[in-house]
Amino acid sequence: MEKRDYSKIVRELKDKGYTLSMARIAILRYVMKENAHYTAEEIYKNLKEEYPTLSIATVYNTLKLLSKEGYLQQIMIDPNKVIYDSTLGIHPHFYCKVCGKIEDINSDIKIQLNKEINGNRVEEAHIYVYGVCKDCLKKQKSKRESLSLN
Amino acid sequence: MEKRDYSKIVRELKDKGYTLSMARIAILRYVMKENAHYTAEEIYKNLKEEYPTLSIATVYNTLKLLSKEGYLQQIMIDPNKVIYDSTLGIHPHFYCKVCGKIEDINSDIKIQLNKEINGNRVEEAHIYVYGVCKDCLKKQKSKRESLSLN
DNA sequence: GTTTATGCAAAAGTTTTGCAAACTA
DNA sequence: TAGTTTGCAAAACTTTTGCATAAAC
Repeated sequence: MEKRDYSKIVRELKDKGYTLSMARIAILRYVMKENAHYTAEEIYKNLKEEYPTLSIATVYNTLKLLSKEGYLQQIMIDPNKVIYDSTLGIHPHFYCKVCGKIEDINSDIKIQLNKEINGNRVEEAHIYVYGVCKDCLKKQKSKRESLSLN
Repeated sequence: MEKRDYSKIVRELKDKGYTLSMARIAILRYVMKENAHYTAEEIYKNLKEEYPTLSIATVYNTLKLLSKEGYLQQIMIDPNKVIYDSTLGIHPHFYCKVCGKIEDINSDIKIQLNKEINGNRVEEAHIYVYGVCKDCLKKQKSKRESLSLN
């Protein structure tokens, strides 16, 4: 699991004319971790410990900026909550209905995406797969077994 | 464009022990139209005219019930808004970034869905395609043309 | 020194909840 | 009549906004 090169992103954002404030860099570093899937609230809570002056508005502003500039994708797998993912490109996401965990999927689902569908111009696509994750299946199984023993 | 057979659903819900109230039937009828993609708010506003005593809480309760029982699917293509779709089965949805319109897609995207991915049990999947719809493309085109004439 | 971003607090918007009253079977 | 569901109003949550202050370049 390699570390993401956010210094390149910092350079690019600078070139685009953005001010690289403390808050933005902190959020960028936090969010660029491999396989990270965070809500704005999670990012805020975690960074608030280290940067007590941080405000939730800044978190939302920065996440919007990073999404707009193509460094994050917004995952709308969970109603009423946007989750941010720094792994780019069309890749399916798995959502556990039991524990809410999100996982990137890299295989088994193949998608052919045309630039045009029914006369509409296609720009991006998201695939969301719902079910029960490995860990929750294990828990359910051991629960069933202990019940059948009694 | 055929009309949906909601009387069958009414029968099934009765068999499952649900009370078939006026409100539930009205919402069911409203939502079962072909190619309908409604938010709770839209359903509420439209039915409120005919049934002034209807409350938004009942709309949410009923939509949740119908989703749980498998008669509706929740489309989370738009952040902060759940859209309900009575067309079942895995079918991709197209979302126009310009006008917000949602369209069912029945072709061009093929999906192979396994019952198991990375050890996780798969139960359902959603495919969301984002872009600019036919109508908005047309508007943009005519706008560009009229500008280049001046 | 000028411009841009931040933080705060309030607002906006969607969805949920608790409970008495109304309705369904 | 017993058991559910409804409607209301308030609460809970997420996200956005406006504006004075602070930070970045």
